[in-house]
Amino acid sequence: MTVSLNDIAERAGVSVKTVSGALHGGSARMSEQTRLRVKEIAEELGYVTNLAARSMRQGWMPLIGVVADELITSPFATEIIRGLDGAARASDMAVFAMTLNGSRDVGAVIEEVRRFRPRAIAYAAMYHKTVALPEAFVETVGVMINCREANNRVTSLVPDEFGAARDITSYLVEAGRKNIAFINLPGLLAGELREAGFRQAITEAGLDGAGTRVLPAVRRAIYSDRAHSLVLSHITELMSGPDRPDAILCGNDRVAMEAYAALRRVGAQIPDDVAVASFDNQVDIASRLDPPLTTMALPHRAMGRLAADILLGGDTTPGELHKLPFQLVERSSV
Amino acid sequence: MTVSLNDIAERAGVSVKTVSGALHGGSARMSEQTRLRVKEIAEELGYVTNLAARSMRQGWMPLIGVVADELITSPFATEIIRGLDGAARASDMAVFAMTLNGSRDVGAVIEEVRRFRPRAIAYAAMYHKTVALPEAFVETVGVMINCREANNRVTSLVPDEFGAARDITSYLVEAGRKNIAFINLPGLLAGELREAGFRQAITEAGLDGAGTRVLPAVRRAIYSDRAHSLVLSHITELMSGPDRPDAILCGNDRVAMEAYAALRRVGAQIPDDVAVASFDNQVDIASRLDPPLTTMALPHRAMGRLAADILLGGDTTPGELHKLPFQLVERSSV
DNA sequence: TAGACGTGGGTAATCGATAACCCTAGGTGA
DNA sequence: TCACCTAGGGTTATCGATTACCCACGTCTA
Repeated sequence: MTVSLNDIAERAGVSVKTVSGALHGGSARMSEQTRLRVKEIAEELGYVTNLAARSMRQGWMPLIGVVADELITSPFATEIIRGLDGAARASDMAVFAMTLNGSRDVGAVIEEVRRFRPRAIAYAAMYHKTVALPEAFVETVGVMINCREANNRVTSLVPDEFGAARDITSYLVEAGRKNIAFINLPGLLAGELREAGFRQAITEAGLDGAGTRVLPAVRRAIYSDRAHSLVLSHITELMSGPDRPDAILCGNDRVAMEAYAALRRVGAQIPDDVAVASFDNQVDIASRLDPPLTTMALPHRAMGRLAADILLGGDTTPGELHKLPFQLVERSSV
Repeated sequence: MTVSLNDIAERAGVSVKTVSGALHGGSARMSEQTRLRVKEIAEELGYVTNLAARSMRQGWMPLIGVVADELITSPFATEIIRGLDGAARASDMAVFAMTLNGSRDVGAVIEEVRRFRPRAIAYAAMYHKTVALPEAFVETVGVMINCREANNRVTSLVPDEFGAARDITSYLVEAGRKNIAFINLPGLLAGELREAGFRQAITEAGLDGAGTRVLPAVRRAIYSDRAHSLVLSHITELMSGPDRPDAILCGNDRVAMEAYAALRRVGAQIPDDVAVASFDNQVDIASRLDPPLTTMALPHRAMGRLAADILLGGDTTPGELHKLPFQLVERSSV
């Protein structure tokens, strides 16, 4: 069987309380000699703390539970976990993620996580969206990551889509571009907010008349690998029309990848004829496109880190909405 | 505080044992009436099983621990978790992953996981490799995923690199290609095995003399985003040399992405002038390249699933090496 | 009609770590 | 010399779920 404090106590000829103090309680009163002997024996016997037992007294396990939309799939989403994990480790906590793959019953999954008695629970979404958490769980979930709770009852961390779109657009303008087309992701909250930021930057630059356009990237509402892409046809049309854009802002790096292919077909040079910029910074893709893609990096890691801080520090007023800034990654497509 | 069986028992006017039986023990002897009443009260009070408490008697938590090389980063690696998770859920188990991000001390991380008393532990690697597990842990780790234990003491699940390379090469040959260059990943076990498979297929096809070449994709041993790529220079050279290949097999989809860019620069058409194929099936990339990339899909999900089956079923002789087949995903680059 | 058996349910020990509380011996100040 | 302090450590209740064991009926069977 597994080694318990009792076994160590017996072997060392002291009581369990002494063993417990020697191994875990840093401040327990005892001679350095005893402490060392106990530690040695523990090592020798291969003792491993039983967190389940400890949690019985403590009331919770050293876990941060994460209920994920459908998380683990995307390369960025994993960044959220990394951010959480890093911050959690500093408090000797582990991150325990559970995905509701298709399961429509959020409550059931939250309960599944609660069975493990985590110290705190976060809800994380794959795409930036609004989530209507069932009433019974607004108390249970401490932080919403990459999504906001419908009624602003839960502290929420989201990317600053508006600001990012405004900034990248201004960046294009500063690079001398005057006719910018935005191939946006339709049907997504992120898309709506970005469109607003885009339009504001355009207005601020006094470029309203200059043929600015916002077009959808796909036909189906949610952007997925199976949605039929409109990128090729849009770009073909844009580039053969009377009002050719000199910059294309894409909804994400995958859309940009398709845009590159489309621009190549119509013989346009990047960035000489047309600058391309986008959102995400999916490094695999962005750094390997030719030319490498300038893109706004999503603050996933930062959201994860902040989430852990809030959950463990716990000194925020519930309901706050934190908008985290994107980061411009300049490559050579602008 | 949280609701316990005791609270329910009190409210229902029965003993804890009855409550326990009603909620969990399917076969416990008791009237259907009592069972229903107890369930109702449990629901009403919002009871959530305390797995830590249960685990004290059971001896383990319903968890499969996964110690990951540096896993969570890659899009395929997450497939391993998904495979594990799916199979684990069927047994009402959860997957608990812990990454050794840079921490060189595998043992320490394994112990961290052991503190949670998982039912079984798997070790998963990001790249197919050989791992020398410290002696003390060969008993602890039940399955190695995407890697093999150095001394064959632990059951290991790995992709059949040799077979995959042989098959995709034969596929190229069958498509009429006679002069195939392989831009391989240097310094990796997968690369070595694939090279052997590649050579065997070439020999079998009687194409030994035909200018077959194996070239490294990068200068540094381990392929990462910072390693300096040799793909462009290789392809430029190959295509301008006297013995132009009519097919290029790439080490992975990211290499293929660079190969596409390089071929474009030298004006070669895919697949008319040169066919391109690779390994991984990183859908994001493979399906969006122009033309879409034909590639051998890694069996990550299958490895995860099999791992869970082995860990929970437990009827394999330790030390077995399972080689799982890749799956050919035909698109239009060949 | 006594013993056997089945049904519905109670009692209490148990798992491992923790912590509130208690004990002892030696030392100290008044 | 005595009440008191302190270092060092022991005892035991506790957390919540499970389970071995026991009890009180009612029903059958020999």
